[in-house]
Amino acid sequence: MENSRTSPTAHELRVWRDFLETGDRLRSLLGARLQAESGLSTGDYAVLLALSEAPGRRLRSSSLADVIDWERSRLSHHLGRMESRGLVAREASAADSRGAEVVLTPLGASQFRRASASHLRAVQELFVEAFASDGTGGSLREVELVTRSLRLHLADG
Amino acid sequence: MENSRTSPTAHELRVWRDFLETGDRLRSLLGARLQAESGLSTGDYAVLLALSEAPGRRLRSSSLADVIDWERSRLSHHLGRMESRGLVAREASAADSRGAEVVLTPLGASQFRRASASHLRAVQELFVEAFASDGTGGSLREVELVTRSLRLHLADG
DNA sequence: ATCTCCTAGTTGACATGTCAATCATATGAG
DNA sequence: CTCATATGATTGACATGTCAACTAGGAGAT
Repeated sequence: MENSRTSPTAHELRVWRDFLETGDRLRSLLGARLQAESGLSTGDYAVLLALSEAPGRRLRSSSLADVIDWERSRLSHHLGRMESRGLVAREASAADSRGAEVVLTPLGASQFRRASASHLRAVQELFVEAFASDGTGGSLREVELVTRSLRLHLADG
Repeated sequence: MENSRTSPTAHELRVWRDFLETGDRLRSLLGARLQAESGLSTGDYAVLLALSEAPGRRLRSSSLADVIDWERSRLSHHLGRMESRGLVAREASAADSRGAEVVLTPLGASQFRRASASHLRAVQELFVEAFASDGTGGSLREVELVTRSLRLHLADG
């Protein structure tokens, strides 16, 4: 079998563009709903989610950056904005006086809880239910397979 | 069958998060490559692609916005930046003097051709080849099914 | 201690995205 | 024709993201 072409075929390219556009559309719908129903951006949500799952609802700034896979400067800017809205607070680290600990404030926690309920509903409606129908389209199992192939492929290359 | 839950199960949520993260990762890798190999952002690429596929390599500004699904103000800002780099030009429309036509410049066309070759290679390597392997993971056919389910689901809801 | 190098985090400049307001030009009702 | 309104596009203010430079504090060698 001679394969390993250097460019996609027209069909592969169409699949790619559809995949890309559909993903964009899904993100944008979910983001808009989140914003409308809770006043939080998807960035805010990612930060609050990571903090709310962390022991003590606090994380070192760089661990937080690792967890949500953001550049540190991006996180720093974003935390500044969130801090000014009272969603998180920054405290000096006891262990390493260079470090900062990011703490979820009560306000942040309560906003996150409200947002979370509505966001999970939206994920259910817009994502999960897309695969719940009859047998004509893809199933959640197929989403898993596709995602896994991609994830593994990107891990090394 | 009682279904129609209001929130995803833990498993569905994991599938969703993986799907989201993997998509982000793929976009970010492709974008970084494009930038490194051609000096164009993915936004630049979308604009140049739409123009290069248009008859006469020109489009009314609002048609262009429709084609690439951008807000008009976003497009306007972006065209300003691209114009100052000499990639596109804006001309008054003959038919409607409110309108502007966006034209691909020779420089824009040549940059796009160079970028396109390398970008297609990247799509092949990072996306298509993820599904070319043995039978353990997802195939391109499954990507199509999954995408189609999502696209149809998002179209009405 | 002091030197060098490493790590944590912030900052500033600038690119990009969104939203609401604006401007100029159509377009249709009278 | 003239007015009210709709449309095409730009603008300005501001949120967000990236990159490179910077500050400050550890950690190891001598």
